[in-house]
Amino acid sequence: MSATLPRRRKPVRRDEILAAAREVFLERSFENASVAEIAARAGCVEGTIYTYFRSKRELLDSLFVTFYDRLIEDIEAGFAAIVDTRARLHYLIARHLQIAIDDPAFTRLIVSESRGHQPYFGSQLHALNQRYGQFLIRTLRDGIQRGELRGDLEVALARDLVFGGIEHHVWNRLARRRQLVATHTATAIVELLWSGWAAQGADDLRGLAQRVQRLERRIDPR
Amino acid sequence: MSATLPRRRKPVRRDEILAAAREVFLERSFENASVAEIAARAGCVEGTIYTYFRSKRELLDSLFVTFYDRLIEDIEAGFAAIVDTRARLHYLIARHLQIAIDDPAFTRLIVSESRGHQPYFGSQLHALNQRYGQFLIRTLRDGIQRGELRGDLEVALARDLVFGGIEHHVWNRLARRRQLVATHTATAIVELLWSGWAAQGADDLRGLAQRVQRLERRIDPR
Amino acid sequence: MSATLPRRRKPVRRDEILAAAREVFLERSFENASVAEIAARAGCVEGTIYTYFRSKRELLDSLFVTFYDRLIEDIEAGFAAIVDTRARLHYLIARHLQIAIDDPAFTRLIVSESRGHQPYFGSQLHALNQRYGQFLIRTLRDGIQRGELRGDLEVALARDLVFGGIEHHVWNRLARRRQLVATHTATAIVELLWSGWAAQGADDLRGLAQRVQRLERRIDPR
Amino acid sequence: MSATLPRRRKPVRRDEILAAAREVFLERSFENASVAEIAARAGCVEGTIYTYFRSKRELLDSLFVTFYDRLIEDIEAGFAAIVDTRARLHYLIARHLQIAIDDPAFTRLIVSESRGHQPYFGSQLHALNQRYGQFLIRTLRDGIQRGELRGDLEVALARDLVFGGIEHHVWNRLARRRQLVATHTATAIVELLWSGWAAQGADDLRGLAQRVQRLERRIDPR
DNA sequence: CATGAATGAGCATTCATTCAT
DNA sequence: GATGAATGAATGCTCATTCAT
Repeated sequence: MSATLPRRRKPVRRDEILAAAREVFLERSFENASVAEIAARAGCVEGTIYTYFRSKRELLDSLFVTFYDRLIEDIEAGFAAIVDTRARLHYLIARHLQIAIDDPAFTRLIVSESRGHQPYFGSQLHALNQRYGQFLIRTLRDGIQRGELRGDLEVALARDLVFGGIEHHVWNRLARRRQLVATHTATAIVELLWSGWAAQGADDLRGLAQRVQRLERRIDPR
Repeated sequence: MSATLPRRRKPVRRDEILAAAREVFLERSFENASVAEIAARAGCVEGTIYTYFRSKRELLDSLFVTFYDRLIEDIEAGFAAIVDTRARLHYLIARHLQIAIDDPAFTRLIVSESRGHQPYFGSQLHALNQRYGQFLIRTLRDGIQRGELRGDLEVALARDLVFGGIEHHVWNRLARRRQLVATHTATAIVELLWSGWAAQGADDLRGLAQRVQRLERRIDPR
Repeated sequence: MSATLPRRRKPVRRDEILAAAREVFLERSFENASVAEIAARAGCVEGTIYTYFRSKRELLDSLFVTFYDRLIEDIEAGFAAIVDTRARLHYLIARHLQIAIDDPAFTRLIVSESRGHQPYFGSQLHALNQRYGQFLIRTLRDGIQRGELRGDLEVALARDLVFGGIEHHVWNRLARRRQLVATHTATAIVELLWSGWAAQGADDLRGLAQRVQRLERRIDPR
Repeated sequence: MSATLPRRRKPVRRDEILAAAREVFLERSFENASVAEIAARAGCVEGTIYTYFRSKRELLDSLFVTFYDRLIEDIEAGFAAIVDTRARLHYLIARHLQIAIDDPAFTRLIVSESRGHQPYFGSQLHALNQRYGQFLIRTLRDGIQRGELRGDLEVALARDLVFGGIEHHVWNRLARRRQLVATHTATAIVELLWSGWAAQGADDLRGLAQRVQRLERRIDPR
């Protein structure tokens, strides 16, 4: 009735299927992707996919895990070597930009799956996002503790400005086919944010100017 | 067999269908919404929907148009009365937050449909988003021209930081069922961004010294 | 893309689908029946079936309802006219045999769905079976009250003996392609059961013999 | 890559597989059981099962054979020691009830597979059922020959009343989670059937009068 | 002898859209 | 203008069985 063809290559097949799934999910979004198309591109039959993954969803989650595992490992290395808060910020922003630039479709997939209609909190993806977000959170908390950042900085708000802003910006630029260099943009973003975030040391001229401004506003709020 | 129901005038029917579609799209997302359910809630039959709208997609687009038309009209009024750049920023940010707070599902729908896999650029939704974004763009350009904002401020980047940041933040807060007050959050965001964006006339040491003197006199006029 | 063929005949279509479903369920059992085959025999497409019935299961339940409704209505007429307990028993047994003879496959379907792995209690089928069983239950209870049946007759056990016995017997006979006449068999069954069930009037010789036997057993249980 | 597991001797493996199959068939029914699950519980791989059994169906048949072989052997022992027809009936009925009480799921499996849609007559299961049924048939035939049972007793009908009735009753009681004691119920069933089945030598008025006299003397030997 | 990867037909169900009435 | 029955392809997923290793 049939001729079971190749044989014996579990890990290879698995990777072929993951690669095919990645392609299809990115092209069509998770909802619109069909297992049939994934199978076709992986060069196997639908049933085969289900011997490697329990469901279409698990296929997606495996993709996320692989992606974040690699990413987090990579960042950990670079991050450990940097101490200065501004430098850390620049590094994390540039790194995040780089991801979004290198693989914008994947970034879009992450966003749309987070915002999706399945419960996000408690999901695999949520856990991974959390872990990844810790780099920035830690940077901000450390910065506050060391006195490099304002004591009243709202860490969660700052984080959202960074991640949300980057996502929005990269998407806008790429959709318009404008060029985007991660390090340059990172520099611009840090520039745009830093003075609002930094603590106002007496020696810091810009900080001083801000303090004056704030006093003026309080006294004479025209 | 049954007497035809009292004929409704076209525009009423149309609005009923739109209202039903809005409900269903928000509850289920565009993909997961079914025309059958929309018809059921609109109190008509599937075929009827197709006499008013060419497709399910057109239904969605009509929703967007209505939403943005109302929104833009509303903002225009408030915006016209404000001149100061910082105040304008605060107003636009608070307004944008308010939308996201009032109707988070609709916001999510907009985001997921923009980032979706149908071509966005050139779409109805894109055009509407553009028009809406002009308020902020104009504010920033005016601010630069008037010398209130740094001459080298990258307007597009600044805009993306604001819109992306807000979207990300509101989603995060609401998903965790945290309270969110538009005006407070707007103040916090402006605070976080302003000093990095403002023109640095303020940096001038001599001017600063004078302003400090003035303040000292006011507070402690010995 | 298509040519929607006939038109406007809801009740006809419904009956066609039910008839086809009946055929297929009887031939293959519920589990093994496929909606595709039902559609094919009904001369429509799978989707059409779902505009008339919410699920394959609902199709089955509709069949049961129609069957029992007709049956109960029919029995009610005949039953009301009979008063004597023995005659009632004979009537109900003959009627039940007739069903099993006329439509053995349907009877088998009922049995296998009752004993099936879906929860039976609380199901549509259970309710229908209950209603139907009440004729026999009532007959037995009335018989006891009137003194025609032993006061200690276990009604539920007696009912199970009748229904279970008939089901088993008909199935056995038909499977061996033996002829089966409902009224004859009913007479034989009543004969086989009656003396064990009837009350022992003093004038009833057989009853007397039984009482003696019971006493003998009690006194000298060799 | 991995050392082959310690090879088990054929019969052990076979029994492990059968035990696993029994579990799964009872939990899920034959149709709904999957070979994969049987393999998992047997601690082997799907392919292995097919080296011991030609198909899923053969697995089921093997189960039946084992079950009936043991059962028939067991009954033969007890049955041989009983001569009295009423006592034999009681024994066989109680034994049958005990099976249904001890292992209702297995009984249900037998019933649903007999009534199933594969041809039953000529099947393995049919042959086993026949052999098992012979105990009752023999009891009835012997009873008639010895004059303990009516000469016109329809043996096949009587057998069906017993087996069908028991099956129906046990299922009803267990499904309602009512308690059921095999010997008590057996007594009740024999009571319900016996007088209709017994020979009517007892009807003879003269003999009856004598027996009554004898009883009277015993009870009240004035 | 045992493995386990691969098969591929099969499943119930959904749904945007059409079009004769 | 409105209807609503019909479509039919598509969906994710299951599973008994095979056979190269």
